[in-house]
Amino acid sequence: MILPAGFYTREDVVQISRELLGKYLVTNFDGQMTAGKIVETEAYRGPGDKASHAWGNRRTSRTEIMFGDGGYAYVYLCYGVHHLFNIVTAKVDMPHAVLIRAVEPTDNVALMLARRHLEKLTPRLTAGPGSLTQALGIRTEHTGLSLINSQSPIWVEDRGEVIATEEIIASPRVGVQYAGESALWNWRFRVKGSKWTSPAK
DNA sequence: CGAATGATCGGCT
DNA sequence: GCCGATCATTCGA
Repeated sequence: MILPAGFYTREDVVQISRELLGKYLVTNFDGQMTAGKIVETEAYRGPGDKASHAWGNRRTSRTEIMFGDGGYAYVYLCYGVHHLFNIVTAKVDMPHAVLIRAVEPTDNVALMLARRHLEKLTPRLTAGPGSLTQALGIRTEHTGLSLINSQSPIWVEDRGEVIATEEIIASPRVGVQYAGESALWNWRFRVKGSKWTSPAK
């Protein structure tokens, strides 16, 4: 089933990040469906989190979507090259978000390989936030899309899998050294033993 | 293996 | 002008 609005509008973005593991991120552009199982996420908790784009309630045209209701896509360009996909959570004026860092390719792997210009199946296909967006065809122009609307080309499905608490590894987030003590919070989550996460440090 | 580097856009100082 | 929630490639040990 497609995750309902109520899944996203809850307050605890860290808990939502954990629960997203084992769910399926699905895209459907031009009648071509691709999907992968989410195996790595990071939580970004709005105003008090220096690593978040919404730190200190900073609003720009880029981050405005994070201040809306949960259940929308926030896609932004990183280093001028990579499209990073986030899911906005919580309610209006509470700018929480979950970064999807890695998925395990499951549906229409052939198209995902073609989008990445790869020949053979390798973890490089979808490991890392900039890689999975390319494999799934997600780009910055898709920011602001609803993940709940049945007409939307992007959504998240629950296919009945549950990742047990002891199967989840929590560690510090990546690439946020500048964020002071926020950088120490163990808000990066991944499925233990998965080959499909970005490389462990 | 690991370290260094280029790509190249938006938002801040 | 600088630097970032990154990745692919190159170069050297």
